[in-house]
Amino acid sequence: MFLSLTPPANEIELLYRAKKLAGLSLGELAVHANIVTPNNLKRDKGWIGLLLEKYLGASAGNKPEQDFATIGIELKTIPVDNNGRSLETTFVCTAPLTGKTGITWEVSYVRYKLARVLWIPVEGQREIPVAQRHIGTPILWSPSAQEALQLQCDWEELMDLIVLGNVKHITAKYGKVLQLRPKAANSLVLTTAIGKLGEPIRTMPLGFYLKKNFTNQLLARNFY
DNA sequence: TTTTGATCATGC
DNA sequence: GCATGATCAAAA
Repeated sequence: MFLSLTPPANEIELLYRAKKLAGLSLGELAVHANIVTPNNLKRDKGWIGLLLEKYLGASAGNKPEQDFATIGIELKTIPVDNNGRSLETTFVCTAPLTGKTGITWEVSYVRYKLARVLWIPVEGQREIPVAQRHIGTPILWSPSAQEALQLQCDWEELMDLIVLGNVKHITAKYGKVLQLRPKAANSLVLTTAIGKLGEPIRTMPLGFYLKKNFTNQLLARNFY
């Protein structure tokens, strides 16, 4: 039932597949895909994303590419409340902490990932059992001129911190719509970054996340 | 209640 | 270790 084993040929087909899933519950999808629905997402944080990938025919895997690379589209599921507002920030990609002196927004991975995104809202309130959470109407989105400018502005500020050796001072408070936060198995994980004197240092891996005010805007803008 | 920092699973 | 998929939960 609606399972797609091959990648969509174009974005029309992808959107068509996604629209067919709107209104269905995660439990129904899991049953038909022969997958067990977890009681909560504590130990299955990416479960919804992987389930939807399976239904839409994503290229899948852990390759550093868009989910639908051939048609240039990234898939993002986003947990929302009953007013359609996002409950969580959205992970974009890990942040490069070395070797990026001189990199520009135009060729950045954040821009590439967010160039075209299929957003699929899913009920995310913890009071609702995972199996009973419903899938919402998909939104095929590209940043507006204003959104692109907001992203670029934050990205440049954050990359400056990294490139100029201030990675140790980074907190989630930097950035208006984009932020840097830890992205690792736990707080003991270390990776290499650039120190104040340009020397290699060990620090926590970071990822770029879209703040809720940003995703809320795009969800609201496309609600009608 | 909201935000920031921490964490979980999986594949190679 | 780093990429994929994110949400949890302590702190503010």
